[in-house]
Amino acid sequence: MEDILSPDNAGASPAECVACALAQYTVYSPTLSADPIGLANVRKETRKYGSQKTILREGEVPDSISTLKSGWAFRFGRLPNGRRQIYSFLIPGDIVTPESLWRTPYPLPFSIKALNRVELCSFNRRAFRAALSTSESQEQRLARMAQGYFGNIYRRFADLGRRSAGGRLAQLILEFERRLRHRGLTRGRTFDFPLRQDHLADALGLAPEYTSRTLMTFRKEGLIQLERQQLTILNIEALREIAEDE
Amino acid sequence: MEDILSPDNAGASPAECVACALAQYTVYSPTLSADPIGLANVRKETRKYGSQKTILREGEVPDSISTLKSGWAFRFGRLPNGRRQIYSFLIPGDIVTPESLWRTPYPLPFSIKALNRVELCSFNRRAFRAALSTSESQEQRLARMAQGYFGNIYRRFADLGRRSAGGRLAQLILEFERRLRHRGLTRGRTFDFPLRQDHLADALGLAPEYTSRTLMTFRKEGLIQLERQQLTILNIEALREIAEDE
DNA sequence: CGAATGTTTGAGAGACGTCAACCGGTGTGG
DNA sequence: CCACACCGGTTGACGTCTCTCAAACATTCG
Repeated sequence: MEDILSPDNAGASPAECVACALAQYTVYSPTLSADPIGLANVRKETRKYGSQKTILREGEVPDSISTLKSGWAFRFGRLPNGRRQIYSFLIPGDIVTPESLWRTPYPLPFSIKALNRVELCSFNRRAFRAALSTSESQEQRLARMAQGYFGNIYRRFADLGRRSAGGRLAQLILEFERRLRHRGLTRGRTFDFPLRQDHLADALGLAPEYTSRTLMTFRKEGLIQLERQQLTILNIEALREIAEDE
Repeated sequence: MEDILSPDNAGASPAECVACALAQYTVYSPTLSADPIGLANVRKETRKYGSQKTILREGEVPDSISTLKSGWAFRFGRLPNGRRQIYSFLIPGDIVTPESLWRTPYPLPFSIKALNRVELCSFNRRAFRAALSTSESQEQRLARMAQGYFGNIYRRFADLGRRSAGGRLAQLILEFERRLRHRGLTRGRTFDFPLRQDHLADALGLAPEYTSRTLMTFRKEGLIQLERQQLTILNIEALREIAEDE
């Protein structure tokens, strides 16, 4: 027996989800617009995490489904020798563990940490799953989300094995631009970029010093501008060419 | 309305699945032993592919679920510049697209090819899914399969970014040994190894020449023996040490 | 048996890593 | 309010891992 409405729900007013600026960009927007308060009633609580705090630890079995209301996060693994590989980044509107949407949850093969100050909306897993199984357009949207989500992961996998440092960096920047634009989180070609260089390094599989150099090359060639956590793409065609590996 | 029993089923006798030597090692073994002929009735056909033939192409939406009855396969992506990255290998008993077990299928972000002569058993997707939703032990087995499956993929992701050539190779060999042993496909520390060196290279993110050299080092140091598609691990402790990255 | 395909090996080049110093911002405490 | 430490980023010098090119060698297949 599962408590669909957990007590923590007290703080969440049903209207909140509907009013959320991100609502129309999330996977569950069809469900939300079909039944404006249904989803909100399934919401358990919101949670806050400070920068670099652990949201989920490797081996945990997620028992709820959360979305990022604000802030960024990243998923990573650690090798026996202590080195870290970042698998993917989560931006506002993303589901933290899309895997939980499918079938029985299983222990996570990675940890998840907050990149900056993060606010999470968490939902009852089964109720959320059920709410997202009602309409055809919702199913299609889920399928497209999964396609994009896993597509990005496999592309970064291939980048690691088969692209140069510059190619990988360009590819990652373009991925951010695309995803953030679809969420309405860009201003022209400018967007928030809360990663530190060691995050970039661990995502791209590079030494931090070399990441700095590669970034500097991009700046000197007028491809991007990056200061105070704001990234602007100055020459997107050139960036694409580098990403395609000239 | 979906035709559970497609006409192609004609060739498949219901007893075959039960008699299959791999049956007890597959994900669906609980279902199979609970209802020995139920699954076989859901089977549509068996299919054969020659070495290096394409089983599924990137972008296709798998409409059935297949398992490898014999032979190996691999999943890979291709970069705009033509380079190839292999994401994972499939061995006998594996489900070709475990992703199809979850929810609505979506276009594959990779292609799948046969490594050697392959025989596939394909099942009706929805009927297979339904048949695997009946028992608790079946759910648990599915969860453990998913854990292992995605765990391996993420580990290889991390290997690409954060391990040396030798570390990656050792890790991959150990993964094969583990998986094949669990399927009863090893003889001592010896097992079939149908990969060519360019497959290894594309899986490890290395140049083929350097793959050859790394392999040669392993041989000269008495770690492995590899000839005529048979691999023997001669010194597993040393191999593990290299894999852990000393 | 020959041709095509896969593997091994050598020599040299290049990309990326490591070590170390320095620089600039930020926060903290006296 | 300044001093200082700390953290993250930048830069230089140098080392090395891995790639590329090229040729020889081995193996499979027609």
